[in-house]
This record gives sequence, C-alpha cells and structure tokens, in this order.
Amino acid sequence: MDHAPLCIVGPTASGKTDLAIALAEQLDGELISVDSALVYRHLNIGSAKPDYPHHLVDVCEPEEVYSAARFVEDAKAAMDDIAGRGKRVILVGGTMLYFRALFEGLDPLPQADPQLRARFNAQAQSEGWPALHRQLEALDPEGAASIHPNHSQRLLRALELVTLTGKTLRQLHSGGSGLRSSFPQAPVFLALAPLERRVLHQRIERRFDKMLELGFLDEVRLLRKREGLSEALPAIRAVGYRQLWQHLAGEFDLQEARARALAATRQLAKRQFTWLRKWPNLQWLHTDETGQLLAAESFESQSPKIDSKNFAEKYRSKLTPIQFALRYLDDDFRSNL
RNA sequence: GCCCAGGUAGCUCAGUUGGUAGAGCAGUGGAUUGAAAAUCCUCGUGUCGGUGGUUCGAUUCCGCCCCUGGGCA
Repeated sequence: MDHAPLCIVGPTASGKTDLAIALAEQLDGELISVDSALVYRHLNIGSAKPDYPHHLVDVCEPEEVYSAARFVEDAKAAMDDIAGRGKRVILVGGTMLYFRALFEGLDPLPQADPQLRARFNAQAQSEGWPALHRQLEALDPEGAASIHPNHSQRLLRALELVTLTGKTLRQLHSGGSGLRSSFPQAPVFLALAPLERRVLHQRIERRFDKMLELGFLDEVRLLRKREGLSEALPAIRAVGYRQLWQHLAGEFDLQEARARALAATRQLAKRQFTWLRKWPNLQWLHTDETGQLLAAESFESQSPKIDSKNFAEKYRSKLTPIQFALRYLDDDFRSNL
C-alpha cells in the first residue's frame, strides 16, 4: 500500500531532525533532507548535519551552487527510489522554497548563466540596482512592477530570463505541473516549533555555543584554505559560516561574530515562520522549553482549529511529539482532534 | 576630595542656537519560481539620569544631587 509522503517542517533549531529520525525508525521510512545547506559537503558542525542517514545530504561541493531546481530533480529521484523499496518517504527540513518547488512544481526555465550574472552584477556595482530595474522595466514592465528596485536577487533573475529567452515573466509562467498529482496521496505536513519565540531563541543560542565547542571555528578555518571559496557562494553565505568567515578575515572579533550569527539565525527562523503561517494543511506541534508537546493546532481546512488550552488539558504529558505524530497519521485520531 | 568627559529607543550613538527627538543594529510583520541558511520590503513615544530654578514653554540654559569613564591627589 502506498503511503502519503510525510513532511516534517519547522524553524531552525526546533528539533525536527530528532523527530524525523524517530519517525523513520518507527515507520520503516527513509529521510530526505530538504535543506539548502546540508547539501554541501564539508559544512558539518555549523549546519548541524545529522549523523543519521538522509538522502540529499552531502550531494555537492561548497564551490558549487545548488538550486531549487536541482533539489526537485534529486528529491523526485530519491522518492522513487524509496518507494521502490517499499519504504515510507519522510521529508524533513526548513527550506520551504524547496518544499514548494517540489510539490507545486517549477516552470521550465533556463538555469542560471554565470557570465550574464557577472555582467549584471558589475553593472549594479557601478550604477546601482534601481538602474537595472529601469532596464527591466523597458523589457518587461509587468515583471518589473512585481519586483522592488532594490531586490537584487529577483531582479537579477528576471533580467537573466528576459535576456536569455526574450520572453516576459508572465509569458514564461506556463503553469508547470507539480508533483502533487503524481503521488497517490497528498503529503502530510507536520510543523514543529516552540510555542514561545523566546524559547526558540534560547535553543538557537545554546546550539550555536555547542557548535563552537565542537570546533565550528576550525571547520571554517579549513574552508578558508580551499581555493575558490568566497562569501559570494551560497555555502559560505549560510548562517554562522558567513559570520565566522568574516571574523577569520579580520572584520570583527569572535564575540561580535557570535552575536551576528545568532541574530542571523533568529532572522532565518522568523522567515521560516512566515512561510509556515500561510502554508496550507499544516498540523502544528507546539513544544515547551523541554521539547515536550504543549499544544497542537490544525489548520486543515476540513477540520476545526484546535483550541490550544483544551488540547493541553486533554493531551499534555500524555503524548510526546513523536507519539502525537504517530497517532496523527491514523485517520481516526485525526478526525477526533 | 578636586578636575575633565559623558549619562537620549533593548544596544551603539546623532540632535534640538529653548517649542517634548532620529539613525544604524536588534526585534516585529510581510514578500519569496534554478543563490532561498539567500535577497528584499514594512513598522521607531522614549519620565532625552534625578531634582530645584529661569522662562509662556526646558530634554536643550543655570544650581544641586546621583551614576559611569578618564585624570590629579
């Protein structure tokens, strides 16, 4: 019998990896990492790379530029592979663009053109991004209107596409078919996060200090010895890596690097919440400072929103996040929520 | 004890020739189609250290007090 893919999501440092590993054991499943940093080899300590096997971990060198499109391709292959072995697919991670790209699909677009990008970047350096925005406006007024003049990254991509294809963004948006239809059952999404933001901030801080103890700084020192790595690459722009890299380059002391890395991580978590808040059909698992289940709220359109207090009274200290997740996969339990 | 410099948003600071104040960072909410742990947008009332005085009006001027840093004893 085919199982719906199970997706474990949540902000960074929420404990999703531990939950996913326990579920993989219990459900005879295999894990697929949905994480734009774990794909890079040699980013271990600072990326909190799990030691339990995951697909799509360590799949490219830090000198390379991984992408959402590559992820979709790799993830589809891994899903087929797992399903072919009769195992359950469990996707875990916090890179929500990758999740969306996988399930909603990407339009068939040309991939990044490094030379073109170098050219545009050079122009932006001398004339500023708004100048490039005006340039896009001439070629694709509608596309330009949807992108802020300072939004370097999306502006660059839009210009790249128009230059490469001669078509506007709307013309390129052909409504590519997603993966949703090719799987017998819609994916089940569980989101894990502390109920209170300050608890997550605490976890982030503790985890970062733990990483430093484990030799994060030495790991970055090794990366700096590699030819061809720079702050321009996504691997080195990863949270924590960038700040320690800059510290080792003499830009500021370690204390400052720590403060900046923590802030960057908190900001990452905030952006992840923005994705999750609007995510359809998401079952929340809210935890307390000890990682125990505090409440669960469902935002599935067909089931009523769970009252947290009511839930806590009913299930608190009766179910751990793992137990809740296991039961959640049972339809009877779900309909009783 | 004396002298000097400061005490203004969670932090670092700017400013008001007297009409109750603003940046960066942090934080918040949002956006997000091949870099996404990226990139970008939105949001700033705080006894302007305390207390008396001058003034129509003081955070801004004057006195005293408290605190911090530096110097002299």
